[in-house]
Amino acid sequence: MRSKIIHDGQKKKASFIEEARRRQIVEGAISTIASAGLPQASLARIAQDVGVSKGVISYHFAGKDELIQQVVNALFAETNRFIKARVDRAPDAPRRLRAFIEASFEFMAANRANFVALVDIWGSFGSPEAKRRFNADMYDPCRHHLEGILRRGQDSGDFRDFSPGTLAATVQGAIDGVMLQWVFDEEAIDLADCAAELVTMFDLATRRRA
Amino acid sequence: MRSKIIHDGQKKKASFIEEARRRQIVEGAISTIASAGLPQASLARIAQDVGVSKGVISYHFAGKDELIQQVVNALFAETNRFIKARVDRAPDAPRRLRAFIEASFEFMAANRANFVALVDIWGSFGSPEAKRRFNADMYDPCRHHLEGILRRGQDSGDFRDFSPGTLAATVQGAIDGVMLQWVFDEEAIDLADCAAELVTMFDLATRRRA
DNA sequence: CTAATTTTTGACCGCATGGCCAGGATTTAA
DNA sequence: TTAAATCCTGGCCATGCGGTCAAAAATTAG
Repeated sequence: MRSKIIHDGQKKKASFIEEARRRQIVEGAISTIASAGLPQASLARIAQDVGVSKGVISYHFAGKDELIQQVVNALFAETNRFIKARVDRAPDAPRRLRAFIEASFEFMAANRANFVALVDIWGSFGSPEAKRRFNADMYDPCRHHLEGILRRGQDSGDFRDFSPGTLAATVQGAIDGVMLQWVFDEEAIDLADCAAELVTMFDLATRRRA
Repeated sequence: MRSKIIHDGQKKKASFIEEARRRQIVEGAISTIASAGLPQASLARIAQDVGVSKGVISYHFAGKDELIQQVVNALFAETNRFIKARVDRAPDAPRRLRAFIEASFEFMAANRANFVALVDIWGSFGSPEAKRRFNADMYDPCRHHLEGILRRGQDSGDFRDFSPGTLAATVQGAIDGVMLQWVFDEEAIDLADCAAELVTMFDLATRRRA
């Protein structure tokens, strides 16, 4: 049987091997994409890097599209889990915002390949519809998380009055934009300095005016 | 003869047709990439959209790589020309910084396809070396322009003391990051609001502390 | 008008890709 | 141990790609 996880209406427990292989292949795909670029990351090459036959990928995934989708899911899930844990540990809104930014950069620095792969992938959504779907599935939740932080900071009186949606997009944008430059050339960007600068800036920009 | 412009050590004047076709094909490539995505933008499809035979592209360009390179050059040249004109018209450093940000967003809003295409392309540089080259050729000049603005603002006493390189990367990053979200879903982002927010923030972040 | 040159066409090539599958190996269940 | 289910292999296929080419068309020069 093929692709239990995807096709079965009622999920049967996927076997040990099924889960292990899926993880292995997804991770292999990330590192192949990061080191060679998406266009060069053919199923054959990914399989070779992982050390299995090409057919294994076809057996465990419905196709390349599903594999890439799972890669994206894994990248976002891992990142968001890390950030959320840091944010939840902070006691008030200003510090949650700060934690969000700092955790983002910290995770980047520790997982460069993930972000190199992500940048390669996010330029590969052909149609405008695919782009919107990616935005809705992956980007919206991030912004929503940020928006919640900002909104609660306004409720508590820590933050001034601004549009939470716009500011969320701005915060997320600043993080991603710096990340992008760093993906292109690690040495052109000092991640820690940029993180510190952004923390200061967004603190100034959100605090209630004195 | 093929690809005069590229191969000739001494550039002979390229013919009318040569120049016109090159422009036409580059523009067609941009719109095809923007509407269908880079992976779908084969030479055949671009040629079809432009309304010529596939061989024409091969005749006027050394290959797909050169075409894409010219597309990137055109995208950056056009954008930077617009921004530079706006910046140069501003009388002092704070207003030049403001002009830089505002002009960036204004040009985005008026040329969406350019940026959709750009995002598609910038995820397509396979090797790390190609990524670094792109960064050096295209991104560095932008940052350098910004850095000059910031540095002269420090010299004139308008700006506080900060690392111009880091802040340049941050400004550029914030602009690009918001642009990215807007490329994924036009309706998810209010460009004008984000621009205004960034202008305010970076003014606060750069001004000499009172 | 004619000859030379530039430009365009459409067919063609070699190649790499994603996907497929028959059959063998391995694991699991009875 | 044996039968069934799962997993894996290696080769195969159709497709679409970038690129090439001879020859036709169009333009330019003489």
